[in-house]
Amino acid sequence: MSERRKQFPFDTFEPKWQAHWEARKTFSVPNPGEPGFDPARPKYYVLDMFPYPSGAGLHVGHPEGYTATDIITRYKRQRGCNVLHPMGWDAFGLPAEEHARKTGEHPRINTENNVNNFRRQLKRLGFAYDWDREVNTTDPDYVRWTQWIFLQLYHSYVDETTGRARPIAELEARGLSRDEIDARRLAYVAEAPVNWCPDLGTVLANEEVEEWRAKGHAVERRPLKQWMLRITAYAQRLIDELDGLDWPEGIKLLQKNWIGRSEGAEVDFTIGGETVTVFTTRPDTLFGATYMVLAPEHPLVDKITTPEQRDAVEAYRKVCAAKSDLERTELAKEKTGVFTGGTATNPVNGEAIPVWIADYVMMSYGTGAIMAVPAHDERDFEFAKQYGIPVIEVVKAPEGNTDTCFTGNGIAIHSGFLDGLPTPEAKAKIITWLEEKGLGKKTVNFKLRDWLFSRQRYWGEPFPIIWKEGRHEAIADSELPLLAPELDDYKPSGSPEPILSKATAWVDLGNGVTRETNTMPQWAGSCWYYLRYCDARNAERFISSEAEAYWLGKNGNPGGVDLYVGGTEHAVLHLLYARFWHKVLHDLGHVTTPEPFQKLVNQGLILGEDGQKMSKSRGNVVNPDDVVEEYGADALRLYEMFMGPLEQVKPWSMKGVEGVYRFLARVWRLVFETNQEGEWSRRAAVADVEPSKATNKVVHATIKKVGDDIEAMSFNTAIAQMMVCTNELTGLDPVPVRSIDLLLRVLNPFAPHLTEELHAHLAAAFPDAVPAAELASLDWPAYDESCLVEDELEIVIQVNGKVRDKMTVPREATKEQVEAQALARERVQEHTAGLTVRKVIVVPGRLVNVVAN
RNA sequence: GCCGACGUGGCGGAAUGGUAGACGCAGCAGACUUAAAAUCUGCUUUUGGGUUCCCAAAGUGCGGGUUCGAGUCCCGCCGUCGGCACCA
Repeated sequence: MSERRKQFPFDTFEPKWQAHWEARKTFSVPNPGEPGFDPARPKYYVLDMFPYPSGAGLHVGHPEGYTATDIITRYKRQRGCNVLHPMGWDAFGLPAEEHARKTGEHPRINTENNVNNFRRQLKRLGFAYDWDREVNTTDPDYVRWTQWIFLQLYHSYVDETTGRARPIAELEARGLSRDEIDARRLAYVAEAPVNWCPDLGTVLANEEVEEWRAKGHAVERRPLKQWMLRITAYAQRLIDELDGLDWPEGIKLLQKNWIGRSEGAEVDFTIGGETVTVFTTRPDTLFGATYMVLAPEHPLVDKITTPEQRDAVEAYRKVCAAKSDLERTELAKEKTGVFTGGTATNPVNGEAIPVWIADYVMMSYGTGAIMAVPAHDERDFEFAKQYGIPVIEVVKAPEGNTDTCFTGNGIAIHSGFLDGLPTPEAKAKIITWLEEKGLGKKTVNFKLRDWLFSRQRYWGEPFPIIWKEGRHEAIADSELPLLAPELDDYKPSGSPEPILSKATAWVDLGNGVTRETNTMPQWAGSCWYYLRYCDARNAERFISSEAEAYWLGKNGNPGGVDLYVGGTEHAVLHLLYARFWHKVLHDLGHVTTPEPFQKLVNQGLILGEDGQKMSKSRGNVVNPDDVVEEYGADALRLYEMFMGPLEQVKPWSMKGVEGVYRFLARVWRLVFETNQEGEWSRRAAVADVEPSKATNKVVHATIKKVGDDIEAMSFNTAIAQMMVCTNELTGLDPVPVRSIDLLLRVLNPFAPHLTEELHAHLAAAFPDAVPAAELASLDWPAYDESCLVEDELEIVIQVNGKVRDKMTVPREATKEQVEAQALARERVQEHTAGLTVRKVIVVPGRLVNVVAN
């Protein structure tokens, strides 16, 4: 294919303009106080989710979102904004470490190579990034501030009365003990079960377990000391404060469901002399509780188990302990459990009910204990059937209910003082009753767990923490960044001990003082990179307050970044984690807004030509480098946008790329023609003539539609309109140079190289008609409303809703005139012959519908 | 199972409740050419009828409804994709 002659010389002018922008720093934007900063212009912050620079390089999914934000960037600049549009690298991660493990080479080297390749690929696409603000999460200068933010969390707690983070120093001033303080830090240490994979010599994140197990590696559960971040303290705010954000409703819902708020009550049961608290969302069904279940790990299990049951209970607990949460749910086709021998007393009626342990109850949610109401809970019902436990109906289902186990709202029955009450009232009444008797209270629970923040890897940020006499302690800010030591090799240690523990000289600080050897997860760097871009080279602070206030500051919205574009795969975790960090920084006075991202757009996945997900094994991966080679960067950009709506999943098509390539070639040929030798020269037809009314109409309609469509991020329809405009101009001779230039100006954000090149030629040839300045520095053109209005309008005439005729009427024709004219039409007469006209609907400027029967 | 998104030509897709199929791909025909490619012009939802162009009927996953008028709004299904999955 590459021997085929190029339809326009993109291979020479694309690199030329890229070099021009780079040399001139066209898209660098100064901060307040810096030379060239224009405070009169409004700010606009456009952010891409920064990539992990993998060894495979860019794939065509990357430029989808990047082109969309690039168009917005160039458009907003032309609209007079100071636009911040940066790029960087989420460069910590397991693949670089795996590579280091195999080669013995420091992961930094491989990471740097990959970053260089990604940067080269992105620059080839002509994106308007401010490369002066590039960040890399693995740079010591960046790591320093990631660690600093971690220490902010470490040195903070959440004040329960205000729900805000406060400095830990306040607790010290109040004289709390070290243990009490440590128990309240936002970053704390806990014993947590981890997924240890002996073959890989590493601990895996929950979401990685399945993948490696499928490849035949064993993954075990092991309790290990872990750093946790107290995100649960922000659960309610993370739900509530979604309200002010311009995010897709589906994504908000995803986050809400992930956080999983549920209202209910805690109720105290007694077992012998012990009190066991259960959590339930249906306290109104308390009279229907026929047994109780404790999680197998529940601390009271030992105490209440009778000697006869002890062996069975112990055996069951052992089986459960070996299973991960995943297995526990995955293998749960049938419910299992063991009777403990103990009985609990139902506080509401004094009845004794048996106490079981079962792994369908989890220690990590609620209180790790439930009251089981098999009549009104599917799981309890299933379990009760399995073990022959009685079912007592306490909620009368509405008429017509056929479920054997009714879980909806109804009327309370067999429930003493609750009888006759609808479910919501019954809930309220029983809660009041429980609270009065001191037997329970209203409670809210969240599914969200605290964030397990430590990894046992090398290629991540070390914790800025040392251990003294069994206690953790922060190192001083002045010692940051704390970098991981060089290792002789990056092979696993063979135990769940972090790899860094092999660096004994680094770990051992003498006098029994040692360094923390865990590292932070990849999420850490991506939690705050959007902040660093605002002030990427600041050596004194993670972001200056001036830069923060300007780029992320209040414009009446809670979110700082004006537009954030990225894939749905980050809909929950990344966005939740970043929001959490941002709120902590906000509480502590480091950032002005409560939310990081005001508007979020998720670009849809691009599939292979076969309609399948792109993957190496399927052999359907499209490499952007190849596309640029053959069709140019503008064609790739344009095709990515022309495929369909940005948010939609859509398959790649090389034929489609050729289509937009042909379109760009048509635009080129508006200005240039070629001779036998393949040399390009300006067409004689291009002239500074007055455009016709029809030409003006198309051109100005295009300016209007493209502007509107960019604002709505409906790029595919904007391109369609520019194709219409080009088709119109193609047929003209002479072709008005001013019209061509207007087309170039609206096409510029989409195809910046081609348009700059043509514009430069036209400006040189027609200095009186075409502005000399390059398009990147020209304002977005205004459209002339008067060009859009027609003197005559085409009106569709329907009879009984079916189109039967069309006519043209003067623009100023009245409804009555239009109606009369329509009724007089021959075709209307034919179709209403023998019928009586009952009604005539006239939609001004559009249609007439004659209703007759 | 629960939650969410989406179903329109051969394909990607367009359509403030007002001409369904813009624009592009693929296909067909013509022009240019010794020829091909490229380019340019035209046609292209289906079916039926007259035949350079027009007429009629059907048509936006399926079945109902609201409306003068529904791809669009409402109700009930079916299908595809994504997320969650014993969270009491």
